Amino acid sequence: MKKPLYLKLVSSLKSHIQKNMHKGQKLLGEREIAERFNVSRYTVRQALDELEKTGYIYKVHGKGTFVSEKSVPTALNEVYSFTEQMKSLGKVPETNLLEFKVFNSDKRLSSKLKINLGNKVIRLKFLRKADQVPMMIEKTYLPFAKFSTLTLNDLENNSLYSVMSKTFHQSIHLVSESIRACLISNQDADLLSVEHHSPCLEVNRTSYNKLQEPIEYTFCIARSDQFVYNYKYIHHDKK
Amino acid sequence: MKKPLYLKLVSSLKSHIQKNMHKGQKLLGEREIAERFNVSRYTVRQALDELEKTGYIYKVHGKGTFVSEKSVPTALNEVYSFTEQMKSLGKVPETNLLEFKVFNSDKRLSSKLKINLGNKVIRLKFLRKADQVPMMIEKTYLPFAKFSTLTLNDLENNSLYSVMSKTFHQSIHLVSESIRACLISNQDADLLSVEHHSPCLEVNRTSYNKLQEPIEYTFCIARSDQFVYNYKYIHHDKK
DNA sequence: CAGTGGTCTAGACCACGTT
DNA sequence: ACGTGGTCTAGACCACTGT
Repeated sequence: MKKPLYLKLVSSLKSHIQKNMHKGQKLLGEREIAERFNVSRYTVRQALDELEKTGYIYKVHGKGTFVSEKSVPTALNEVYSFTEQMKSLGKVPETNLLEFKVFNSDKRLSSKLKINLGNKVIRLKFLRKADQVPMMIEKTYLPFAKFSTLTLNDLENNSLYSVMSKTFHQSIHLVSESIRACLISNQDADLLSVEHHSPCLEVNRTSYNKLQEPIEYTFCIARSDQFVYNYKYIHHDKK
Repeated sequence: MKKPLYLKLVSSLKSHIQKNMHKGQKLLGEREIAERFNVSRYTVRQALDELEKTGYIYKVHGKGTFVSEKSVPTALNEVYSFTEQMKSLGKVPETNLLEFKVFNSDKRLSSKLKINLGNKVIRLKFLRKADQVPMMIEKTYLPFAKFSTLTLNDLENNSLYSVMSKTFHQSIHLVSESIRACLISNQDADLLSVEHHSPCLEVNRTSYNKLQEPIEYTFCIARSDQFVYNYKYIHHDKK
């Protein structure tokens, strides 16, 4: 266990809050928590900051620290996960890998992934379903140089993001997305079992690691009658 | 000047980076910055954390602190602002207030704003244009209790969010959005000058203050041929 | 006024990456 | 071995909220 002290505090506090406290209830003061756990106030503040960032608590200057609404902690500033979203909506998610191939990047992909034109990329195509209803088609492009040893087997029981971070040590730090509405192509309409010329949601996502290198470019088409894109984030005030 | 020390450091460093440094370049170490500015290392870390959160720099354990891509700093974990987005795309934004009225909440609104059924709400309707092309219709609902003295005049020269935060001390802390694609209604199509039955983007946003109280509910309809919803955020790792 | 979170200091040691 | 950022201590004072 190389876990820092404050993260242990985070775990302790989190489980204590979930078990014994309700929304709006006031926590002990920072000084008192520090004394109880026999750590410095700085460490307590780090733990509370972490809990605030993940949406479990909020602090008010001069008043104290309080438990958040229970609804808040889910998927806060997280990369969108179809699987997690569907689970939270009480649906059973399912993902089929339709394609796994390596090819040379064209102009568009090389600029998205900031690699040289012609450098190899891995292309993954997923069909995602919820309660057996097809919901979205996802095409993901990875720079081959960073994921050259990726195999089908890696993706068998793990999400792409966990493989990227655990096996290849490429964690997502920054995400840039753009979303638009358009009419679905006939081919995609057939895959998603919707009528031709239906409206659909188109999501473009580029993810960067901490060194600001693109590690993923994803293009999604989602059927509009079933699928809603949800997310939450903590607004970062400019001071 | 009640600005804390570390925020002054943020300003100094930010302007220094923008003037004299380029992406990927390494900054001085934390200890050296502390010495130069004659502050403690803790204060330097606070300033650097702030700059990392807003996307100007990134830190790597054992290596140092580096300047980010120039493209990154815009609109990071910020509430979506039509005006800012259009400006950054080189377009001239324009906002027309079409409606300003107070009425009693129905079931849907009272649940969205967590107020009692029948409590008063303010309804604002905006038409937003870019380069004189109508782009989206925005209907915003505010709980009357928190903004009872809001006047048309307040909105004349200021954005709604700045009025909410500066005049009414209601700053946005948490945002929850959902996005879907659908077909536009005939009425909205006429307002946006698009053909009937065009696809459109529908955005629902509820914003909360630090006390987790809803302070705004907004419903947007955007034309799909012109409008793309862009945003960026720092991914918050679960540890 | 007391109590809270927010800022700040001056130290210390640890974990990571490079030389 | 050295320099980096990450964690941590034990204090201090400030700013805000309530009584």
